Amino acid sequence: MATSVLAAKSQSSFLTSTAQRKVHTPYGFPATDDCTNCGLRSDRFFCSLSTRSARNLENIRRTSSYPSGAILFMEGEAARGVYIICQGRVKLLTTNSEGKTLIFKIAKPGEILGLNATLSGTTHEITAETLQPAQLAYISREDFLRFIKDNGDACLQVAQHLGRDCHSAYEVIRSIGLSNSVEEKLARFLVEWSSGGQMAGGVMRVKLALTHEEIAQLIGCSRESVSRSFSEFKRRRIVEVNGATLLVQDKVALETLAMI
Amino acid sequence: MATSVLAAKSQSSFLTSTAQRKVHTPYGFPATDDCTNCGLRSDRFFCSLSTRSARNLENIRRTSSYPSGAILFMEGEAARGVYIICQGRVKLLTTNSEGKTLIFKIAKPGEILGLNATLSGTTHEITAETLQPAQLAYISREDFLRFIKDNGDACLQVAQHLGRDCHSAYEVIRSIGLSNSVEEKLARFLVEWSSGGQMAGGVMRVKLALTHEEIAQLIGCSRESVSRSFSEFKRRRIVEVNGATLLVQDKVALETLAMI
DNA sequence: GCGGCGAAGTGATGAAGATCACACATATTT
DNA sequence: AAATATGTGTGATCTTCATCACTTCGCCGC
Repeated sequence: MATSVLAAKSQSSFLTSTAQRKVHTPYGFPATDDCTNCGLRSDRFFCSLSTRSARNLENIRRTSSYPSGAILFMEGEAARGVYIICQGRVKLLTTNSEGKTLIFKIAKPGEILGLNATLSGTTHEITAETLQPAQLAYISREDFLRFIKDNGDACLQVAQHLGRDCHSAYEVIRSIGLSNSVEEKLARFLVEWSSGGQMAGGVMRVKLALTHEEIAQLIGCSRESVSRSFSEFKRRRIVEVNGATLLVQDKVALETLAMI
Repeated sequence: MATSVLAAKSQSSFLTSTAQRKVHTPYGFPATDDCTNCGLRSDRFFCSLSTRSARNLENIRRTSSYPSGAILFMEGEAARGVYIICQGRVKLLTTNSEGKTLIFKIAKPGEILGLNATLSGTTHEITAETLQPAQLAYISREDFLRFIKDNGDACLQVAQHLGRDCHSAYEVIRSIGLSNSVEEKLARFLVEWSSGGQMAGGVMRVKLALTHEEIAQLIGCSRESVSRSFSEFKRRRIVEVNGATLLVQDKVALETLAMI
């Protein structure tokens, strides 16, 4: 089985710091950051499974490490299996014939990738590329299909997961289809991204760790427009950016801009 | 159980003609048009079920008729259950605070509506409104959840269906997020819409039955832009419109415009 | 046949944002 | 430290569309 690991791009430097302690690793699944209560983090596929299903899954998964910028699968490729993110973030994107790309979402630990195509036996409709050095559990299509047929609760979890994928796709559509300006889209993105960040002294602090180019591809505009909108936000003391850290100084103003 | 039937708008006149013969109605599910081979029409939920599951589903569904323009459920409402389309078309849409609306898709017979919210127990993320007089089977959330727990094959069908929903959402994102012009989006829409139409004498003929306003909401532009692009296409002898009928005269040119 | 109404066509105008073209600023490599 | 990428900030244009403001069309009821 050849897992394509291509184009190891320049390494990012933010895979360290606080969120690194291992919290919950049943049956060898490595997991980082705040999975202190898996019952609440329903987007973590593995943690929502019954003990029996989890053990069965453990037997068919194979974990490997990937460098930053590795392509897990590409749009148009036949689905060989699914990937569960243990560590790191993965961007899910699509590209048109002119090379313009659009990022659907940044997938986080606990999420399954390639579920849809694997389930339906079609080609991947999206491309998955690691944003950071990542650790992923791979399960072949054959094994995975047998697994969900034999484990009723897993099938339901799969359905739930697909539902969430759907939901996030609808959010993207709303964002790029119904907003009136780049500032609105950027504000919306920042509100969404900073939800769950650290609040300190009236200022929200959160890791951004995305280039303007990537943000542009997430909200559907040009790189320059992101730069300009950021400049405007900074000028109006709504946000501040220090390296990979975003500081939301005026959450209310940001939400107003986002029309929330 | 109160099923909200609101705003019966002006009746459309195209629920007649050829596609009306009943072809395949197991256990009382009415179905129209070309469901001659349900094994191939995998988007028809009911037809893909096992005999046992189908019979069980039959016991919990309740079929009713709706006028054109009826709202089945609205964005933000708690999900009470799912609807399976037996006859007619239903538009799935979302609206922003200024009243600008965007149509995700036009659902056809065989599709399930409200699946995601019903499954996850959340509020509906979209609004469903009949485009024509329609016949729908309703299944309460309680019954539906019990049904898919007890019928393993149904659960898998549900997952498949959600996968298709996801897929179509991704298509919308690609269309409105990656295209460069209104003409491209309209061309793409027309190519998609006319796939499966009747070919006769080098000309594709298909029912359009949508206003320019609705098309605008489907491809994310203004009503006037749709009119203008249509005018341009007609001028260049690429398409022709006679009432609710679309004639694609130059499929190749249309596909070129659509960048396919 | 006439009035009314929703839908469709079309011109004029303005604004938003893409694109191009750089300068500058940080990283990374050697 | 020099060299080379890679990312960011900003001005100047240029296009595309949205928007406004009509007219015209087609259909339905009376």
